[in-house]
Amino acid sequence: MNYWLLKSEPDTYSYTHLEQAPKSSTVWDGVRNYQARNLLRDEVSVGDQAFFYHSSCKEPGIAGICTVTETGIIDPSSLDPQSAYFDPKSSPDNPRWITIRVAADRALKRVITLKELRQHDALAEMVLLNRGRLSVQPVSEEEWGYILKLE
DNA sequence: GCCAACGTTGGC
DNA sequence: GCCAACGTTGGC
Repeated sequence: MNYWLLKSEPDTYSYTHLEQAPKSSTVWDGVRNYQARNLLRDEVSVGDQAFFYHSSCKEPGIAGICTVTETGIIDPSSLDPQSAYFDPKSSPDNPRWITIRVAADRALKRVITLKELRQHDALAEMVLLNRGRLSVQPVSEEEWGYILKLE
C-alpha cells in the first residue's frame, strides 16, 4: 500500500469532475513524461491512495483523495488520432503509455494549498516541494498522515 | 554519447 | 505573461 500525488489542472479536470464522472472514476490519461509513466506502470498498485492536486490555477493545492481501482491500462488517448495526446509511436502491440484508473474517495474539507504545505518543516522532503514538475509523485506514509491532520 | 536548441510545466 | 527548471530532440 503506497501513497501518491496526482496533478491535474482544475480548469481541464478538477476533483469535482472526478466526483461527477460515472462511478466517480476515470482513466488517468494524458501523462507524457517517462518518469511519471514508469511510476504509473511499475509502482502504483490497486488499492493505493493518492492526493488529487490542482496545478496551474489560482490556488494550487490538494483538493481531494482518490483510490487506484485498476492498473496496466493502455492510455486510450495515445492511440486516438483525434486526441491532443495521440502518440504515433505507440501502438496496441507496443504501447508506450500505460496508466491507471482512479475513483474519487472524498474531497478534503478545504483545499490544502501549496503555500501552506511549504510552511511545514515536516514536509520539506516532499517531492512536490523539490521536484515540483513531476505530475505523478510518491508521498510517504508520514507525509500523508501529516497532511491529513492539517485538514 | 554529448550537448545545444527547443519545448513544457507550473508557480508567481 | 514571465521565467526558472527541467525534459526531449536531433545533429554531430
